Amino acid sequence: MATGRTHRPATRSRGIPEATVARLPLYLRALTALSERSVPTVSSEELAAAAGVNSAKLRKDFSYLGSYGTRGVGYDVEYLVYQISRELGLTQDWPVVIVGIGNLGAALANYGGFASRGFRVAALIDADPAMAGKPVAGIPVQHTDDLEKIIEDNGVSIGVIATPAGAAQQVCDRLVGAGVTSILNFAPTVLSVPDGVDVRKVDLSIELQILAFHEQRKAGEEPALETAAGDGAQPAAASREAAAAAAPAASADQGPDGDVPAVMPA
Amino acid sequence: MATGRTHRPATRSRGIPEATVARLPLYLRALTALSERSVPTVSSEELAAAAGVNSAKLRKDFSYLGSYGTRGVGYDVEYLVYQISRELGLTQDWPVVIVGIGNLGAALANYGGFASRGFRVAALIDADPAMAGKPVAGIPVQHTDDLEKIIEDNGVSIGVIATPAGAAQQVCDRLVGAGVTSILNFAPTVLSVPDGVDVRKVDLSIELQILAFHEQRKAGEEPALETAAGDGAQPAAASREAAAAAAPAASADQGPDGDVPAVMPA
DNA sequence: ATGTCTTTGTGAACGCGTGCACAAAGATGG
DNA sequence: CCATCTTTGTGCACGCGTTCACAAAGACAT
Repeated sequence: MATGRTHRPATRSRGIPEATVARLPLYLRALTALSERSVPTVSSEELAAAAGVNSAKLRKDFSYLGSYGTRGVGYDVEYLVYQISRELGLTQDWPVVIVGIGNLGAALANYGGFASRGFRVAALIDADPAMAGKPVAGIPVQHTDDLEKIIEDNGVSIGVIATPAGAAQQVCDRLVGAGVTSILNFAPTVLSVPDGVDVRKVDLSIELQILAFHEQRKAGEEPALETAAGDGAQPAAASREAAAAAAPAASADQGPDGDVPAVMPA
Repeated sequence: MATGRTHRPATRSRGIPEATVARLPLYLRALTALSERSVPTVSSEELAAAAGVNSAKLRKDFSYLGSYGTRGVGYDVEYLVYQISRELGLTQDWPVVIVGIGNLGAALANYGGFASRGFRVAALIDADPAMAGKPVAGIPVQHTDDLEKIIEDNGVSIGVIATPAGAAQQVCDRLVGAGVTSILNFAPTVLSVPDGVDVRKVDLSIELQILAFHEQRKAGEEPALETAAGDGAQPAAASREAAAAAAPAASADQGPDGDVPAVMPA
């Protein structure tokens, strides 16, 4: 759902469906909250409500992990927290590098949710020499030149790309070349990676556009202000030119920053 | 997939599948890039490669929109850009408010991808009185007290929440109360919203955890360092206690900031 | 020990999304 | 005007994910 490569063998890793894996962190968060309130056990119904999912789905998800849980009682919170953490690989420490320390990169560096879940920001990397040495979130920024050495020295296998779109593929290649096998990409680009490397993408602009689509539908169909161009299905040359002439004025390519990413290039 | 409410009627809005809607922005981005290079037409094969998807999938996606495209030739880039933009509702201007101007909120405010795609940051809102009036990305931050008035005055229907987790639900309620019907949530919480309100969630921590899962699998199964606790399926009381005793020391609740969000509370 | 009551775990049905493979459509050249 | 060639649009099959509904399992009271 968020891969860079065209074909992915539907990575059903070990019998645990991908959709289930994506929900485990959700359950873990809800369970952690319960744990902090010293709640000993939860029923699937309660936990599902807290996680915002269907209870049957939750039970089936857990069934892939094993038969934890006691009929008539529910699930032991602490035990389940441990099992999910272990399944997700959160019982070990994952050093992470963030490349591109603009606004977004800095926000990520300051993100508390990383450290509290087994992730550790091992290094911050930026291409701007002026940023080198400057501390962000208590960690000094290092220059891109040292990227490979940083990766290897720290045994980093997870990289976060928060650079402008133009630099993302190049950074990605260097990360992969240095041994990184999992990438979280915030740059609005499709990354090409060799097999065996996982890419997940977070695209703010896309999320907003999806919301806009539903918003437009909610607003109803009657406010069809632009009745000019082809709403039908006749792609005649005439209507095309009309559309092409009418569209750009609206919002398409109004500036040279068509694909500027979430961070300042630095 | 990213809703806050438990039950959603699988919002297949108008015959256009949700999965297709989620890919339209991807196609739009690729098409915009082609448009800037003044490429007149593309084949489904080329465009699919640029967007990182299967060409058959792309053709089927477009078939939901109508029969744009010419057999033997391909798709007219400008025409398609317009059609997709219109379908996504990007031909109109969407005023957006961002609530919670911490690191992440500031990054979002500076995000160029918004303005270039029909979105306009109408206002920045923060609960910290000290931030009021201070300009971020050229826009003065306003105080939460005026939230309702800001929403109504600007006719805002899309809100972005970048506050700490603790404040998210409250902010959400006020946004919805003021008329917002689409929310992009960056706070690590499950939001409860009434029917008719769309919520999409972006959770950095969850993405990383999913990567960690696959990373752990790639590393193989042999490094099973913790051979102590239940790998089998016998949830006996004894093994539970052992697990519960061993786990918390690892990484679960090591601090009181279990769910700190992506921004400083301000 | 037995019965009742709660909650899990899962078999089975259904619907959505994906990808193949091909016929229809149109462009292009002779 | 006809033949050929490219590329679209889609019927079809398959697999994954979701949900229902219920039997099995265990807690708890008597």
